[in-house]
Amino acid sequence: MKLATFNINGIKARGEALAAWLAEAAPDVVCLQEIKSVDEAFPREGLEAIGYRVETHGQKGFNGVAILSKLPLRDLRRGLPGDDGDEQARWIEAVVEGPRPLRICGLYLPNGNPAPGPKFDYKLAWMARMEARVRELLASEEPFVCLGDYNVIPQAEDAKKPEAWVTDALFLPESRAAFHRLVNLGLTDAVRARMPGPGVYTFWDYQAVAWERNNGIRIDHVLLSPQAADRLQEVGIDKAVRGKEKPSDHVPVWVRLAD
DNA sequence: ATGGTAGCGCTGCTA
Repeated sequence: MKLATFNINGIKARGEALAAWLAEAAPDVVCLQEIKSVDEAFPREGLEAIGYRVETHGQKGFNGVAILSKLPLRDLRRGLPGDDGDEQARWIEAVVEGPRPLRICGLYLPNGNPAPGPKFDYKLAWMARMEARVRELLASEEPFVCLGDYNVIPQAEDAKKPEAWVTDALFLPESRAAFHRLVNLGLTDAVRARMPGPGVYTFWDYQAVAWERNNGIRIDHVLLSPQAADRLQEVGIDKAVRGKEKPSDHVPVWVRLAD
């Protein structure tokens, strides 16, 4: 089973780029972030026509996540538990009904800038809530995968210019510590495990010719539960997508697990 | 130190 995460930065602006990548990569399950659309406006028909079930958790203008799946889904959940007052659409979860069931968590972790400030506080609180959800899932001993835009640069080698990020919420010690706490619960960073850095990136800013200079960062991650890690076969980053027409500033990251 | 780009949606916010 091939699972991918792709921050598409606006589903309405990315229809062609998404369709072209799906045709080439043929993932079974895709977690999308930053759909920037309400559920009713999500262009689902074209995706359904090529065999994907579409589940969205959107909001107006910003954020928004979705799951595309060629396989049936059950136990669909929208929103990260732990704060009933949180209106931001950043978490979607479901169990994929393959030969062996697999739980998928698609996430768009808060950016957190500027730091310090309320947005950074929200990021850290959100990460604490995610840790609580991951602890629950680990206790259940079911296989699961958390895919998405984590907005965290885990280590200096995950940035072309780490010195440019030292005061940024993506690289501040508190953000990195929270990410490492999550991983150290017993998850496997699939890209780190199979594609050791430096020089492995998933995001290049639109500004300052970052792509042309390969001034990237690694912030899109796939974390595997122990039972899912046992099934890991292959990992990839579809970097070429960033060089095509009207690209997202992120590229797809994928894993292949034994069925 | 500044400003550089893109998406959404219509003004400025978010990243």
